[in-house]
Amino acid sequence: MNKSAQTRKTILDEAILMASKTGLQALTIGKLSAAVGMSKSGLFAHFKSKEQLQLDLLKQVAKFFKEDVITPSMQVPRGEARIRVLGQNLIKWDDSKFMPGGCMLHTSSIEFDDRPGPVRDFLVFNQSYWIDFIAQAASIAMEEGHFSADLDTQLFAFEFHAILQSHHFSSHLLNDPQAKIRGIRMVENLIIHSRK
Amino acid sequence: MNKSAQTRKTILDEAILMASKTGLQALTIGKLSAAVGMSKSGLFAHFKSKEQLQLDLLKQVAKFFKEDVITPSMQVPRGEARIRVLGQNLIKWDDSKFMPGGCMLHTSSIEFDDRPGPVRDFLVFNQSYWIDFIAQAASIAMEEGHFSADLDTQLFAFEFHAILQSHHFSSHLLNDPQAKIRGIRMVENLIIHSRK
DNA sequence: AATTAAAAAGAACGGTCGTACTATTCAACT
DNA sequence: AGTTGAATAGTACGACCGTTCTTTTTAATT
Repeated sequence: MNKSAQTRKTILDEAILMASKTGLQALTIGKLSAAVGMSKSGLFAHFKSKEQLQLDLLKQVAKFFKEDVITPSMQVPRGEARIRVLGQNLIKWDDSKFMPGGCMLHTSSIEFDDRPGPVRDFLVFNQSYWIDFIAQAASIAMEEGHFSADLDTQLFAFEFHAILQSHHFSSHLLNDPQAKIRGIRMVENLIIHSRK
Repeated sequence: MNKSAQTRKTILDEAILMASKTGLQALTIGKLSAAVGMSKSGLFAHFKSKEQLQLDLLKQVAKFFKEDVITPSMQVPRGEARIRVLGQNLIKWDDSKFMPGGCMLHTSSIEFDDRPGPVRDFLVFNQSYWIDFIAQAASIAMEEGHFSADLDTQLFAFEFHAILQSHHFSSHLLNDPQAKIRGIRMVENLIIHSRK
């Protein structure tokens, strides 16, 4: 790995750590450079603009999301079991230590949902892909005969995604120790109601 | 109404308009004062600090929420009907024209859930009250015999609240024209699954 | 109408922001 | 090992931030 790629990674890791707590807008180049122990201009040169830093940060998070949530689910048997594991990994994901403030794809989506620009565009693309992925997983569960033949897979996807949002709410705003258990139960409820 | 209270209202209305799109942190006194056509210091004098402005803003939103969502539901028959109306009003609320960026109690909750201080404290208090209120409404529906006797009303409350979050996601990030319909269907699904 | 208190404006503050430009240090390749 | 290009640091910029203090204007009360 290049020296450049190396420090880039250091910067992004720290940036994710900070921005997950404060939001993408509140992440400043000054504070970030101080946190990683380098100069403002030195750090800036890696990204050319703050917007690019925000984009690169989100792309890194999305990559981790693929590795931690999406990819592992493909090694689980198709159908209901895969849905269940997706739900469990999703809740683990929102509690990842490298994002102390919770899933940044979620928090940034709300932060930027009324701010047109490349950051919002990326989030729309990424979250749309995620919704479609869940709908597809539900569709597979239908094929396998686990889920009802007349299940609305799109609606399922949004209800599934809502579980992450609810968990984030319980876990990060309310600091509710039952957040995780409740999340798991929501997944289980959704699965039960989707059966034939 | 005082001159003071009058301009205060003008300021807060405009502040809600702006902050619902950009977030509470990005709301600046400079831009706000320009928008309402008065000087920075003149506006500042009304609130004494930016944090107080944020608090007053959220309290105003919470007041509107009570007027638009909570109070009207009390004029609807106890039980399932009331739950249904709560859901419908909640979705209307997230599409209110005076908050173009959607429900600020929701967006601010995510913005501040890892930022200790009075703003976060207020949001925790307010959202906890809201969750309890829904759980109470579900409990009433149990008493009326509409909902199953072994319903977990707390879980119900979080699932109900998740519908607002999902609607916000569909409506504001994805610009999905089906957001409202899907929200209504989620409410209906939740009601059906809560019956005996 | 005169007085008084409140509201708004004006100007200035130290700080931080994102970004540009130039200089220096360091890593990679011949 | 020497050269060269990339990585980092240094400095400065105008813009805006929240806040303070002083002055002027306006509203409320006598």
